[in-house]
Amino acid sequence: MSPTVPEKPSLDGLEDKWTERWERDATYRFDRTKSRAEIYSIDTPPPTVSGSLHMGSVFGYVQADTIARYRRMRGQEVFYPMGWDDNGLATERRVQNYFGVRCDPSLPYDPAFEPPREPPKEAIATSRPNFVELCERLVQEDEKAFEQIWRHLGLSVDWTQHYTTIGDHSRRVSQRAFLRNLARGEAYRSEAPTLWDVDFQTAVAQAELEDRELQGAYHRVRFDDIEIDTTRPELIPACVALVAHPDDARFTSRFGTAVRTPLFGVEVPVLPHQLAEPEKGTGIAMICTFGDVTDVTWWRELQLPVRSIVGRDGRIQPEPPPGVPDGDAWRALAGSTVTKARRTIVELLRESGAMVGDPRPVTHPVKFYERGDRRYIRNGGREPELRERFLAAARELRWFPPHMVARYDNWVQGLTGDWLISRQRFFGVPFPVWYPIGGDGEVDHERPLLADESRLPVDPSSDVPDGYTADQRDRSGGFTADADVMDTWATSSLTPQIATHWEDDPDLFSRLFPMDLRPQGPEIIRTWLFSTIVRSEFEHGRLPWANATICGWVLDPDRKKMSKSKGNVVTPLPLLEEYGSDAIRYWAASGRPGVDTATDLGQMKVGRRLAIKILNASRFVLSHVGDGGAVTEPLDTAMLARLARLVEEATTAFEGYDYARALERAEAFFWLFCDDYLELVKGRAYGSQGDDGASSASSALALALATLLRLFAPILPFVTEEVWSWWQDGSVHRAPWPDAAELRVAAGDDADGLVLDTASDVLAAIRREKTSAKQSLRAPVRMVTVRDTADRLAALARAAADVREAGSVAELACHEALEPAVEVELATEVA
RNA sequence: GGGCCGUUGGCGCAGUUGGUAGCGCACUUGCAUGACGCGCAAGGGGUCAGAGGUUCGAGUCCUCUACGGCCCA
Repeated sequence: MSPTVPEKPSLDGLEDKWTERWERDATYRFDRTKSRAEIYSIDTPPPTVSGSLHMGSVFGYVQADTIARYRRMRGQEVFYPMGWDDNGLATERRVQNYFGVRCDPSLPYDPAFEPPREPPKEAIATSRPNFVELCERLVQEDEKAFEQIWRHLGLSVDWTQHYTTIGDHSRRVSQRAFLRNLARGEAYRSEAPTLWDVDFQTAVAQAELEDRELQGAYHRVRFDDIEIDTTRPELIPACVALVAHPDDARFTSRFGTAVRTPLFGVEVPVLPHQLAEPEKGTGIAMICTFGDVTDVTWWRELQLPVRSIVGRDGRIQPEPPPGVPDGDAWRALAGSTVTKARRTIVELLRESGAMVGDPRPVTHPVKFYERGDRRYIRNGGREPELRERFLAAARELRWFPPHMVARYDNWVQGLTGDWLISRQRFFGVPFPVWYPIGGDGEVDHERPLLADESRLPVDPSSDVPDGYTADQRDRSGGFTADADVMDTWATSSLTPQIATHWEDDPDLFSRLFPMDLRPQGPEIIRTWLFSTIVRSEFEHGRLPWANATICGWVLDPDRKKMSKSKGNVVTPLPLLEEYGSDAIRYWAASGRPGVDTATDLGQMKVGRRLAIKILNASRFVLSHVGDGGAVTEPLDTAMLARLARLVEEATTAFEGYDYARALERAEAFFWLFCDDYLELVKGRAYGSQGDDGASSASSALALALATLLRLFAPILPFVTEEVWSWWQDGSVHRAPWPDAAELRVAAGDDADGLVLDTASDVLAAIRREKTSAKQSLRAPVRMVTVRDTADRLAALARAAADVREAGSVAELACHEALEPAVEVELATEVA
């Protein structure tokens, strides 16, 4: 077909034009009739839709998209769904702030409830069903906005395959997988100290912990004659022992004796344990139930009593724990927040003389523990054999880059307990479980009533267990619902099963699972990647995917980690507006796999420039489309030989998930192609050397452009599609990936890349001379004398006419020599 | 304290089996050429974090140290 090239090509508007067109043509639609061998399936991270996108998301998703696009061009049928992770705490937090409400589960459902237009100062209490409705409403708005951005970015997702982690389908998969874990003994109930989030009133898992360094202070406090340093003096009434290292000579004589706590006078033993750090503080620490993870270890291993003082609301309980007198000191603390209690107790300690000196500031991690009846999924944290199985599984996975497996190993080896999946929250997947209530009104937790798989998903707070009626809820002889919901990861860990419609569509599942690729960020190796392997190993006895790519962090322009508290978060929308999607993608794809990358506006500018250059170079090439004759001129075949090598390099790079190398190589070639080859061939393409020369040039140019556009297509989908549409049918994104062998055939057997290299070298020398003489590049040259080896001179001779024309050279003389040199004599003397 | 990664011109980065240091941005100086001034050409600028080792030869391999990042304790 004859090309239709715009007079003044532009990047503006390409995003809207092509996203609309791709949607209309179903360019990225997955064809489920293909066989497993023909399919490439991707388990994309479902982004958390609470809040706004940041550059980190753009970065990782673009990198994964380049792989999807490459695979599609290789002829594979790409399954590339998108999910939204709307389930969980993040959404609740956002709903509370956005609407100004808080959930009170004791309230009845109000069908007419509407939140005020402006969030009020004092949060409005709403029933759980109302609260969940607000969550769903907000999440739907967020998801629409997110999808718009992803489309604008050019992610080649099949949007008909999208899912949400709170939707019916995900809830069914999640509840079914849980029931199977339960049946096989992989999930269980247990009562033990758990991490507790005071702000959100829920238990949390080890994987959710962040060691956020908080400002605190060491307070030196006297227990009889022993001084200890503590950052949490308010926990003194919760103290159950003092502990020092067994080898610490300062305290060996005190082991087995007892001291009394200040203010409360409770007798506590002095005990040895190897986890006590002699260098920390005074070398001897107080053990409280529970201040941190070490307290839990000490409490368990030294078999200490529980003396907890902080309630689930984060306040000191009204009544003192066993063994602590209900005296003035206690009454001064009871009911106050932990922070206020700390101030109070410091005052009291000062008055009593038990406080030594002033508090010394220190930063330290803060955690809080609570005791409760919870559900767990085994993860190897307590069973060495199971742990070994999960470690071995990860070794079977192909990691890109490979060293990322170390982060997984570190985490799994450091697990201290099983995975806690109970959450005392509202917007989540409920456990499909009820408990019978005996005639005595006691709930029987030992004989849970489980939902049948055929009924899933169920909500035990409104659905009724088999064999019961609704009016038996919460009655003697009746039943009661399990009030907890699952950890959001308990559902997110099943994205391979959710996306591939495990059990709901066995035919589809068999074509997609195990999946080919899991692309994700490094920060969720311990949560998402690990828990997904756990669930898949339990359910299917195999890995959920064959490959995992881990992208790097995005840093701010000063190479600092972006965080909301620092206020240095860069949002993508203004950048997408300013530079265009291809430019942003270029930046993301220049970040090498797994390498942390700065938000570099310069790199985006470069990307935009590359896209513009593609438009303009294409315009030139397409103005010379000829009769499709054979490529015969040595310069043209040389270029095609070099191009064939480029295709091989780019293909090898993409096969190894190295989109960045593929881009770098294609880009380097492209600039050479524009600066040297296009200049060398220009005159001949215009017909200066006759029809045959022009025909060879136009065929080579067309072949090169068709190849280069396809090499750039995975990275720069918009500009390549635009140019493709000027002269080709169909989408470049469904075009076959370039074939090096075909290019070699077109180049012919005697193609010699050296012809292009030597011609470029001489042209560069000519340009250098003209520039240093401050003359136009068009200035005529009287004579160029080239000294070089015989084979290089022979190569140059084959492109002599092109070199002379490109450099406006009257005479080109060649002499064999050991020392290569190029002498340029301008026609006009230097002024 | 442990693990992983990084340290190459002012800035951002390449450098695949060891063989005379590259790219882009920025900077300087030029250039209206029939794809492109959102362009083109050229130029200056680095003892490759430091020390030691292996080697004919190390940015590249080994050891240690320093600094930075991430994760864990």
